Amino acid sequence: MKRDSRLSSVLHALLHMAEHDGRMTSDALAQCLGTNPVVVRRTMGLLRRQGLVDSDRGPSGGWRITADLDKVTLRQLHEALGEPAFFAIGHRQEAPECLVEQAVNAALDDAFDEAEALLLKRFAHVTLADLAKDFARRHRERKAAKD
Amino acid sequence: MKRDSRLSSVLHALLHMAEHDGRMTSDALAQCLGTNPVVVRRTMGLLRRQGLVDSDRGPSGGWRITADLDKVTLRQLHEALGEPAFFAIGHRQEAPECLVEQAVNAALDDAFDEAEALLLKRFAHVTLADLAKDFARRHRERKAAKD
DNA sequence: CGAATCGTAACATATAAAGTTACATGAAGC
DNA sequence: GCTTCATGTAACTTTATATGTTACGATTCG
Repeated sequence: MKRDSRLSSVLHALLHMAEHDGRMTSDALAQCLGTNPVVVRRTMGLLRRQGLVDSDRGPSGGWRITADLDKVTLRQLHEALGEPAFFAIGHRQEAPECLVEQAVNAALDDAFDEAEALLLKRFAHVTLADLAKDFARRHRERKAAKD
Repeated sequence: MKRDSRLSSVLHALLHMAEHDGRMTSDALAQCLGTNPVVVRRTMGLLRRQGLVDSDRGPSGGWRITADLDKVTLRQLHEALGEPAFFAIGHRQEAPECLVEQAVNAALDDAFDEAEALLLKRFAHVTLADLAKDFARRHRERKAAKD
């Protein structure tokens, strides 16, 4: 299965926007991400629906973060993207008649539900500001290594 | 991404084999799973390499569990299948130059690595015998409900 | 008005899981 | 030995889904 990298993408985009004064165009973001401006608009559009960013058209248009970096969590972004499935491993059949398969599903669900709960909990505690801070630290370190 | 359901499949197949005296053919297993005998052979072949099952050709041939149900864990089966990726969510780029993307990857890896460790730990504690027991319980309950 | 920019539908491509076909190989029984 | 039943496996097809691309309309700025 091809993995969904939209969460990674929007984080990347949002951090670039946070480091950047004024609006950034879909084209500029697409270059940062190594992708296509239409893909950027499509994905950022989902964040706009949640009021996390806004966009303007025309010259001097583009995208801007409207939410507080301290308030936006990975979990919110995951939700904004429509809560895509975390797991690449699943059942053969969702609601099987066969008792054997029911037992199998129950065992796998136990494990995956617990892992999902852990992920959601962690996601709820990581903010964009945390990532921005980590980026700044990496930036200082790279600069120090050069000197 | 289409989800990998082979773990679910082999569990289903192994439990049916455990409930069944003698060997089961790929055809019979394929019917239990609602799939194709070639798919069964392909997947069971991976378990054979780990010595969990064996197969015989010819009339009276088929598949048989050789391992102790108490000893075989979900983790072993996951390994036998080649340790397919657990997660349907991933990075855009594996080893990015961009510090922003590095910060993003680090944050996501933290969360996903922890979730993966949890899953592996749980998988190591669940045996085929546990699932067989759960199946037997469901079987009793369904019977009781009928009376 | 013209250029820049987003919005979005429609279509194309890429990747991976699962299914299918075909045929070779080996074992059992007559 | 011949036939039948079974696995072993390569090659191909189908399906699902994420991502990329093209095209064009709508909006805004100067």
